[in-house]
Amino acid sequence: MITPAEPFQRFANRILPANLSDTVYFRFQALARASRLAKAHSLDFAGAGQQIVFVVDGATKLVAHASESRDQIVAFQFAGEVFTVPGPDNYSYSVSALKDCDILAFDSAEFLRLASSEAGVLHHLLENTTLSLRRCREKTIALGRKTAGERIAVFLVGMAERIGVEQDGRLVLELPMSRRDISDSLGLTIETVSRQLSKLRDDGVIETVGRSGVILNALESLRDRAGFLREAA
Amino acid sequence: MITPAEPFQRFANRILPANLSDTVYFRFQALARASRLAKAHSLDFAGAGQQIVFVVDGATKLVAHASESRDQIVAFQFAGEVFTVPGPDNYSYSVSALKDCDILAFDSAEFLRLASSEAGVLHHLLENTTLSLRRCREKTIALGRKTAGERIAVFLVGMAERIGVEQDGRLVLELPMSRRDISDSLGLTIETVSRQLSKLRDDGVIETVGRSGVILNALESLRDRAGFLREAA
DNA sequence: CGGCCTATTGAACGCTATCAATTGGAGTGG
DNA sequence: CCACTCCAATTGATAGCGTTCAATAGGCCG
Repeated sequence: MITPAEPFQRFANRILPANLSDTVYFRFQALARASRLAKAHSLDFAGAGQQIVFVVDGATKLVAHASESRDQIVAFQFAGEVFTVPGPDNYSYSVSALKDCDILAFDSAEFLRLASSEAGVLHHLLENTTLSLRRCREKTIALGRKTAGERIAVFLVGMAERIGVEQDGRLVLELPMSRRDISDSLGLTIETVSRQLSKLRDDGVIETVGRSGVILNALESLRDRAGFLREAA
Repeated sequence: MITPAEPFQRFANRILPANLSDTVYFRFQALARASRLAKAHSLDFAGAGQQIVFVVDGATKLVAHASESRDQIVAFQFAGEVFTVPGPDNYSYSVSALKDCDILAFDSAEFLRLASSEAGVLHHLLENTTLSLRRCREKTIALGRKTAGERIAVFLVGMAERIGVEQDGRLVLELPMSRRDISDSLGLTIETVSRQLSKLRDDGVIETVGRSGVILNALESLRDRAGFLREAA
């Protein structure tokens, strides 16, 4: 495996403190395992323990395999994000590319051993983990207490915040994931996802462009449909 | 508010490194807000930001309020556990006592400012947060891809690991939460929870003792019913 | 023992899954 | 550039699981 210099630099810029000594910097680099992951290909850490993964470029999904043909997408990740892949427990986890990706993976135990005296690194990691936890909890709420229509609205609003592009005053999404991915993320079937999107289109809330393009005409209406807590007072 | 000396000591034993200087120790103590929380009472952090909470004694639930009468329990906590309460976002969160509790709460921002150069503290916190994340992801899988029967089995197995007591070779649970709590945690209704428990009782997998006692006669059978990934070679 | 509230049990409805057929987008080769 | 192919996505019809509504039973506390 090649020494991943440039990808690692990107990782270091985001996660490692600027004042880190060269020695420690290179130790972290020595732990990094870089991979180029083509669209639809996946990284399987079965056998290995918990991993820390950095998405240098592209977009990924973290998939939990509950049983044959019953997958749950735990989270999506986009370029520049760091996340933790659990070691196998009651389920097995894998990371798949939604489009061609550059990935940096670290064995979590090794990484933490090296970082154990680097408060700056730990602090960044903690913030990232807390953000993941917050997102996971919001997903829990959606899966536990929301209808299909609400879940789709939540999904679109969330994607708008993360990868939405403003164009002519409207918010445009270029979704890297398929309908199957969306359904596996929201605990629904592709058919239900499709039906709900059609409904939103019929209601004029969104427009669809090809398979992956979505234009949000009425973000406020989407928020209303998401079943979020009303901002009282 | 009284200075919480003894509860804080318990927190320190678990989270703060042993070699912490007295100065820093007392600074952390100054941040701690202790409360005695009677059963069914709740701590509301509305207005405040993210919190870090330590359960000195008792058991709690972290509840997200999606809308009126639509609550989702995000996680249960037992004595000795630390967890993060999100600041309000799309939902509002509160912590409720399942039984009489002693609680220690910290404002997360203040806590992290103080801990930012204490690698040992950050490391503990990171490990706790990662564990919470793992549990939350497992819950996501359950809510997204499992039937009512499977969710109940997952719940019982999980509780067995956390608060199960071996007695005469059988695992005995004394559940501190009501059926409503269980249903709010699993994204079901109390009726469905009740029906599934009755089914397990009819099948001889569990026995119930009063409202809160559950005896697990066949943990293996429960595991099978939980829909976990088969340990394939 | 009596009252209250939680839990259980039953019947009917509704949302989403499932099964099945059709449409259409994107890539390929002529 | 267009026709062809393949597979994702859409749309329709039906079935099933869990919810909802309603009534009864039972644990727990005074």
